[in-house]
Amino acid sequence: MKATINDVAKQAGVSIKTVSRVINNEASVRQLTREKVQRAVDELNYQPNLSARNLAGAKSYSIAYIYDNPNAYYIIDMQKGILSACKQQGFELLIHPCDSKSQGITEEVVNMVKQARIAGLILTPPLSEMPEFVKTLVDLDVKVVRILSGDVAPDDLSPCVMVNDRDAAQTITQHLIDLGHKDIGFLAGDAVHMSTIERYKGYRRALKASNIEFNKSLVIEGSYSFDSGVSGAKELMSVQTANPRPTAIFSCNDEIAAGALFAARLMNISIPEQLSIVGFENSPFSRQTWPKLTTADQPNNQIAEDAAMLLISQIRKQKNPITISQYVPKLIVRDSTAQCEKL
Amino acid sequence: MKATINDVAKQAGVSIKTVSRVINNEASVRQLTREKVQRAVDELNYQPNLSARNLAGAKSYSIAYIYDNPNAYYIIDMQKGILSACKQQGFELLIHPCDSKSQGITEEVVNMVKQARIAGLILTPPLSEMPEFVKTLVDLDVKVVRILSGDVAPDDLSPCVMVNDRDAAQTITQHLIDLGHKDIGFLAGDAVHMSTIERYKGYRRALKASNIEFNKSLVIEGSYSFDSGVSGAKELMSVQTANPRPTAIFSCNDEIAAGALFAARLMNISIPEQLSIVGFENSPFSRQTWPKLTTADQPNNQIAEDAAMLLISQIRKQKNPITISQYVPKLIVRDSTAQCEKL
DNA sequence: TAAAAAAATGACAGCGCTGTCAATTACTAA
DNA sequence: TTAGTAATTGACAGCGCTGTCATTTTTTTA
Repeated sequence: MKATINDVAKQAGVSIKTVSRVINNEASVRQLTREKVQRAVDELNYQPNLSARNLAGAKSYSIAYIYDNPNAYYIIDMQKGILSACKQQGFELLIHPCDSKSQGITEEVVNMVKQARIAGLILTPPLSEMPEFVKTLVDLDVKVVRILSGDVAPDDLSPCVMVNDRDAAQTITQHLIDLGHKDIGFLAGDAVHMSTIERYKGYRRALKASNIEFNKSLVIEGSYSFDSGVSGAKELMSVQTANPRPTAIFSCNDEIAAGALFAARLMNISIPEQLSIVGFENSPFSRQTWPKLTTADQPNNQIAEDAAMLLISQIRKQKNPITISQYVPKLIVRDSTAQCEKL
Repeated sequence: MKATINDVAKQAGVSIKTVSRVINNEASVRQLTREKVQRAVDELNYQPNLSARNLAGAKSYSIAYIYDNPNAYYIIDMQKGILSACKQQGFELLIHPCDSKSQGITEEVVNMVKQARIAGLILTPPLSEMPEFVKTLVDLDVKVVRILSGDVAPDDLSPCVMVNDRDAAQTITQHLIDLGHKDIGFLAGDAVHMSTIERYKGYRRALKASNIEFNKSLVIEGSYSFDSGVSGAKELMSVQTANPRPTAIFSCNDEIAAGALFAARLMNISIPEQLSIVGFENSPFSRQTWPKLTTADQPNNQIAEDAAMLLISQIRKQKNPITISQYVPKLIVRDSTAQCEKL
């Protein structure tokens, strides 16, 4: 049978309240007592019952990960990272896929939070980029941690984990420039996404840093999809529209890049000889294209764990330190980029 | 504030026990009383507190999805389906990624089940294909539902949802045969996976049904990976080894097929003109290859929901009906297959 | 119509924990 | 040493629900 707090108390020769104090790391317990209890906890392999805790206390030990993102790899990575923080900290994770564009999304989440007595939420784009949604939640006294694209938090509503897409995009673009490319196309993701904006800024900054004149006709609006990559690349590579014809393409994610690869294939353009293409994300299928994609990798697992830890520590202490944590995706060079052959 | 069972009882003018009976759908409540209570429940938008239920009752309202599968798309789909059943039935879902090959996996899961008072588990391959693991769990009186490849359950340990890969593989192979292919290579997944075995059987059956002689040199052992697809296809297409050189390749999943595509590209074999390739799974990237893959699609969402419902109904009644549910993946024809050009 | 049986309902304890507040102990200063 | 203060510790109620068992109401039977 599973050990309860009573068993531990008996074994340690103290009251259950003292055990409770020890396992919750409260002050006002003598070192000696603490050790005694800790020993009993270890011997009995005691783990507090989450249901009882949730029921008895004002506190909650559940956090939720709310997401709306078509990228399964990303979600799975996030989940794993969050889970690992939860396990360490004795929290429980609820997952909640949803549709960020639906009318009742705020209400849906608010309901869920009340329903399940959720202490905090982890939000990833696009949900983390919806200020009013976040504000409603924060006003309700739900702790929130957002994962966002950028280098500084947009507000002080919640702690954030920032992913510096801008610097990463600059690095990738620089990689292209180092290879001798000057006419670099840009295939944008959804314009409303911060990540698109940030990656665009990085691209511009790299051009500027190398004194390459920016050419607006090389920037194609689109969305984070394969099809968008196909049509965008077609537009970029057809002689009549873009001028000059780019020798390299920066795609806002791997999916777009895969689409660009597809288009190149259609148009009989060989990669990377006639055209270099880079992606962004390092999703598994960036290794399964022909040729394999040069891309930027971000440590999603770690980002997620970091976010969860931030959330839990925020839940623990009442105060609300607007902590920020920053990551910069790293360039991974594979086979879709090569020296520019144009003179 | 959230309504509790007390509020409902007061509103309906009955005792809390009667409310409890109604929400648990127990017998021995008069129709009239039941309606009265139901009305109060609706008016107050009452939802029972899971923590309290878990704490008070012998029953548990948590199920867990344990998985070890590199395929993120699959996992996400499963989660979504299970979640939808849980929501309907007032259950809670815990997710638990794990490593099926680790020594302590059984103990880890047993621990978790006891820890979190989990009523039931949903298992997908490869975990669902580990008989001893499943047996240990079932002996512990944990309800289990397995999702398996095949048409009949291998034993009566638990209800199963069967995915008939064999019939699907036969259909796909038949598609190739209908296109005039006779020399059809087979790129296997991990030999220990039931799905590989079943797909292989379907392949053989289709050949037999069309009186095409089976040629062992066209079957390449491998694993469910891109690299395995690359090397397998190379072996199949290099003149010296395989004889005759196949005009079509059946890949055990999309990832292998993507690898085969990659190899074809390396060897300057054009798809589908010189070689038809089919995948299996209909994972999103089967739409992002060049050319897009002909494959088999399975309704994972529905399979998962079905499995969760099966599990929950099993938890509800004490008896253990070894129900079986069957699905057959459907052929999706895209651009990687074409008429055989060889005379 | 009354007694017996069956069905419906309720009172109350208790699941394992935390919060409150009172009691005890250790420590300080005079 | 001794009151006075601070640091520890414990007793106990109660979170929202279910299980047990007693009580009340309804139905059946003689």
